[in-house]
Amino acid sequence: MVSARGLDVLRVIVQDYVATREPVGSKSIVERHSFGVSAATIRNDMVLLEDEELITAPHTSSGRVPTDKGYRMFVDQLADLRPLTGAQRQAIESFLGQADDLDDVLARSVRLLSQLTNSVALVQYPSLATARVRHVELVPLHATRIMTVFITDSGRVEQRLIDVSETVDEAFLGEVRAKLNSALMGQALPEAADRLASFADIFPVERQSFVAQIASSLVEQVLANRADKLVLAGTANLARTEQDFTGSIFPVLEAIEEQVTLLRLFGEMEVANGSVSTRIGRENAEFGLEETSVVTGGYSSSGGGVSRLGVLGPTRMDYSNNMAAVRAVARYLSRLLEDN
Amino acid sequence: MVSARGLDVLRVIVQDYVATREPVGSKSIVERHSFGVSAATIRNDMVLLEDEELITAPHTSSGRVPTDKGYRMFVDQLADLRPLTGAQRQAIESFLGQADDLDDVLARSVRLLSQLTNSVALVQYPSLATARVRHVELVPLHATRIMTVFITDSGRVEQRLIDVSETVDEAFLGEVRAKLNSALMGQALPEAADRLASFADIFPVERQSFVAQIASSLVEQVLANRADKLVLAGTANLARTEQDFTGSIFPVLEAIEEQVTLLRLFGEMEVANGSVSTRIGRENAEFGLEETSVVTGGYSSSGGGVSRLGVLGPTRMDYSNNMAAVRAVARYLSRLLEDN
DNA sequence: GATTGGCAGTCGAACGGATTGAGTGCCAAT
DNA sequence: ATTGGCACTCAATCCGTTCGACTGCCAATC
Repeated sequence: MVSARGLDVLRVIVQDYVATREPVGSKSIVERHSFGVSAATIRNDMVLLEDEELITAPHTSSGRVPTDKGYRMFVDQLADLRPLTGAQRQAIESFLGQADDLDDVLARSVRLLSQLTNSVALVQYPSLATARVRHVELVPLHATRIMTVFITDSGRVEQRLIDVSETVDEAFLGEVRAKLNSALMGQALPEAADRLASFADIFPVERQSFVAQIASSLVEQVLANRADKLVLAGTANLARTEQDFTGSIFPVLEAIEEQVTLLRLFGEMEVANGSVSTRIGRENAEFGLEETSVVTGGYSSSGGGVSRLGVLGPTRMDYSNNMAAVRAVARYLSRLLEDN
Repeated sequence: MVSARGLDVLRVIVQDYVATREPVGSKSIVERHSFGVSAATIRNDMVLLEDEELITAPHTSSGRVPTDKGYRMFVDQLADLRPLTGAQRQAIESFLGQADDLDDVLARSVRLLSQLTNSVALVQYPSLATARVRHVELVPLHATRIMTVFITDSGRVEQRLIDVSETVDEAFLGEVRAKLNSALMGQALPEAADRLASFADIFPVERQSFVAQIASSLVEQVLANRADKLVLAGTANLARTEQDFTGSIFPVLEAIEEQVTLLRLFGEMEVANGSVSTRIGRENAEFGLEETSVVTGGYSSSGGGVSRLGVLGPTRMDYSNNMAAVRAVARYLSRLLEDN
């Protein structure tokens, strides 16, 4: 149905509309691009594109605008993932290179990504699901209060407070610490939880209740922290593209604050390491984000798991640029975190 | 100049304008409130208020709107800090009560505060400036990589990676850990930094370079982390009050993302523990926030330092409610964190 | 001296009609 | 398949009118 030139027309409609935020008409197409045919011919092509529901006219006498389906076609077949400019690459290098710990790396990544894309950027913390236990630390704080610190090989550190029912014996706590570490070191988290369940058994009966309190709290900690954390940046960019949303940007901001929503969204997008995937407009309807698109990529960390990062913005976004930026940052991040 | 009734008029103008977002006229005042005088009399009072620049008329034939100065007067003299409702108190109790660690307490506080006020809420992490060292942990990760974990008595945990120039000897690392802890335990952070400067001296010469690497990294960590962290929530509420800003909310969102700005702003507001203070409209001009007001309160944590929390919203905000909410959450937070 | 009712004047908001212009759809010709 | 021409549609814009809320002022009154 739709000719090769028809697809070219779709491409420039997407590009021009993204650039100008204005419905694009047949005349402006022949002016701005050299198709070598007249406006009337373009119009004929546009009728076909409209039949396929790839573009639509906001009102009778107006230019065309891509539909969600049109964007989808553009992303799948027409977008050229233009490589980043040298300046951009250098920005990534120099900006991420200075980071010192995991928090810092992720904070810098997300800011960078939001700057490169003028959108809201999201970075998920390295997944704990496949992480392994590196170290467990028990720190006595008060007579009956202990802080447990939990370190994974993905570089993540989690702490928690426990109130125990009896006075802490520091020497004995040292023994528990040593045994905990030898039991858990190198275990994946689900296995670690298993081992913790029966951990108290190896201690003398009179100590078991004390140890069990520590162990059960650690189990909770291990399991609870599977819920992944998210950092975000560039929320202000939403306000700049406000006109792209029919109503207010309020529901969008709301959905963004609800990190659980975003994590579910991330979870539904499959991302081979190094590639990017995209969700467009109403494809996100279940999350209350029917007017936004999300570009997601995966990065891997030393734990071996793949976590996600991406950008979120109005459906009318610069997909080429954003996909390239997400891919570049994801790759750089993988390189940085796999070294650990 | 301005009579007692004049101040009452100012109060209802502030209240009605905050409630309706519409300039309030003399007639609607006599309708909605029982002043026992006619509209003409109110008009006379309003002329005086306008002479004092406490209110202003957006255009000739329209009701009056409070000026920044009017809000200031309202906050300083007219606002009644209505205590929270029972339901609200209970919400605080039950919502904050479930928290398990410091991160969680602060995350819950800030969400709660944003819900109570329908504004952007900010909570500063307990200040490290007056915190004391509770524990230092050294964790060997690879042959030449160590993770340092740094725990303060305010419940804060910071980690960092160090690459060292020689292979790590675990037994020796244990010795360093023990000596570090006995040297630093209970020290305030500046003193801890001092002690670290000469810490390597107590080791045999051939070990000193190794220990010095650890010590100097720890010093950096101690000093760098003085820069305080902020958590925030309720950004979406800004979008809801968009009409209160002359242009777009973009610059406001931008300023909010720039946490350094907010920390400076917090820093300039003095807050006795348990009281609240307010900055209104153009008083925040230096931060690019001339159309917003900030209500701040202080809370204290076991470290003994006072940190801040607060809400930020359009100048047209419900000061009575917001001040009460900030105070309530600050008090509750103090109670919760002083226990540790 | 404070308060009041009355009244003219002002100005934004809302409404309606006319005009403009970008863009389409269709058709007959190439 | 492509093109030029042409009638048609419809949002956006401008302009004039009306409507209504409110003020400011003044003379009368308590």
